[in-house]
Amino acid sequence: MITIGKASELSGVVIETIRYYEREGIVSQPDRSASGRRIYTKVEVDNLRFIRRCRDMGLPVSQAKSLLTLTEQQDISCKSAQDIASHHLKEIKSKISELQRVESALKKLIAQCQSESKKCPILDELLSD
Amino acid sequence: MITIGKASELSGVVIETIRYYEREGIVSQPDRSASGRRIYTKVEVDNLRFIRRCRDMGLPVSQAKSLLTLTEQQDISCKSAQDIASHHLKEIKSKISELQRVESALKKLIAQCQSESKKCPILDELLSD
DNA sequence: ATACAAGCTGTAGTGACTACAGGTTCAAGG
DNA sequence: CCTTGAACCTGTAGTCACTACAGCTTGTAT
Repeated sequence: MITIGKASELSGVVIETIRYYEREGIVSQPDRSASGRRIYTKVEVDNLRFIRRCRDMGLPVSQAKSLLTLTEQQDISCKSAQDIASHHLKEIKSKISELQRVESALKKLIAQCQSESKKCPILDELLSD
Repeated sequence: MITIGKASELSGVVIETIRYYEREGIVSQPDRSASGRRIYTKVEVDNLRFIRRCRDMGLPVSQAKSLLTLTEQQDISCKSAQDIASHHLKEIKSKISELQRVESALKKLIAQCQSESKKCPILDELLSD
């Protein structure tokens, strides 16, 4: 019998987050015991793990849900999943480039700042018109 | 006379965001005209630009504010600014590494997905135990 | 029986915005 | 002067993805 605590452990998703995902319809509601406790199936735990993996990769929850829906279709095509993954890969690459620009700018700023100067080049540059 | 719209234009910070920064105490409140409209000085516009630049670099608002406070000190030391910048540089580097890991994982997933297969390797891997 | 852990729902908060609603003031044009 | 539309105001609520209670019930171990 898989209670929510166990599902959390097995899937890696925080209990509160599991409830949130159910509330938002990201995953389906599990059956309940007579006392109202959630009882998860193995598939439901797998689904939670799926969402977590998508989130770990930086996919928005809405897209993670879309991908999960694809897994539930009998006659699934790889194409949709590939499209989503490829598009997201582009976004990751773009984000890496942006962060590399920030990295360069910070390195430059820090290099300018070599002494206990009264006039700080970092602050001056951020303030400049 | 610099109204909020002009301040927004000159600083690159959205009007609503300017109001938010003032509300949160990130920047000081400007003087007002007799009718209650905000009147910004050049320094106040510079400060807004400063915050925007920090935000663009990924610094949390609280840290941007700390840096701004440093600029307002008469006898400022470069050390604090350098500490903040160096620490943030580490975080940026860490974030880049993480994204590069995600990038590799996505590339691998996509490479597995080479046909209109009924069984999608991407989805399977995300679902695997 | 008792005590504590695990579970429940509902609500509110986080960080950094963002978007109204409903109102006032200003500036330009007729 | 009047009208109109833009710009401004405050207060509130919403976004995204959680996260943390409060106050209550149930289950388990001793």
